[in-house]
Amino acid sequence: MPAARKPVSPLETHLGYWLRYVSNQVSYAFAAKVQACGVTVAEWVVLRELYDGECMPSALAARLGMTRGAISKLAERLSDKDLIRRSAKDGDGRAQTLSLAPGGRALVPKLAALADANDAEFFGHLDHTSLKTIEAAMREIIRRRGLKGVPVD
Amino acid sequence: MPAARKPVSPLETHLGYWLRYVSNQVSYAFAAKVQACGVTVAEWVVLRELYDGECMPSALAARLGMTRGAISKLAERLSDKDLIRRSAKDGDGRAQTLSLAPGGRALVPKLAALADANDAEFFGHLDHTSLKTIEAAMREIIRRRGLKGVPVD
DNA sequence: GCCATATAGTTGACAAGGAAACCATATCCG
DNA sequence: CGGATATGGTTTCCTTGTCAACTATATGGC
Repeated sequence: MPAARKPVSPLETHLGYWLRYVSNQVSYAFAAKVQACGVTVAEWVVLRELYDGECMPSALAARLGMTRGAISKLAERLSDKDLIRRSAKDGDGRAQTLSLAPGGRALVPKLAALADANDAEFFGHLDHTSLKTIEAAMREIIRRRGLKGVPVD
Repeated sequence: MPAARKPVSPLETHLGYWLRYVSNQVSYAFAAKVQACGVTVAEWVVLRELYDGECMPSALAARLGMTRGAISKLAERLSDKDLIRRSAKDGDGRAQTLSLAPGGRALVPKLAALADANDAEFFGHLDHTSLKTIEAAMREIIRRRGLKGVPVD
């Protein structure tokens, strides 16, 4: 990947550069779409994750590759918007359980549709093989680096 | 891309999700590497860009897909660290020119080496076809959406 | 039982970037 | 020439996320 001949490789020789650039664009465009629903991209991710079942904040952090601090603030915001519930877990005085509130549950399908649209907008024109190649590469990269490598906090 | 059968598509069906995840990891890891040199990822990008020649802040913003405000702050920080120079452009009382200071110029090759290493660490194991496919896809996406689409500010 | 340690969640300081308002200078055109 | 408009840069506010310190509860070894 480093341009072997150049003593100082340009930005464009690094795949990380392209990834960051495109990823930012995709997230940015998606943010604009979901804004109408009153949520952010990060909030969508949490909501979608909770849609499949309630979850402890720390587990969520691990799964999403974020710090507990970030999840804590995110949960606070979502709770303020009445999209999720925070309940104390009985049997463990420290832990809590996050679950969707009715409003949040109702929102998820809408947001999912927007996510589909956004993904189609950016990647829809790519041929199937490219798509599969890219997805496989991303999965492989994550797998290689200790599965869902979280910032250690 | 949207999972046709599922009423509510999971996060993992969106390529944007994977991209964001991996991109964050890559940037995060790179940030840790360059920290030893006292700069951030955004600062590296600016330094590398100026390495090829001086440049107006607004031109830089356009090329990097950032707002002028962001560049302004970045330039301020880099100037404080004595890595770049800000000089008034003669002939136009508004404009200025950013250029590398000796310290900054000396730093770029080191940072480039770190960027190479980081890229290799994440993408080095992918086969050549995958790499090319991914890079081509990213370029194509950027091309499709009005070349270097900048947030309008 | 009790102290050491690990784990859950929170909080405050900080970095980064977008949005929009703002100031100064240039340019265009009547 | 002179006012409208465009352009370059800065600044303020806001959001988001990390880090590190902190509190509180659990657990393990002795």
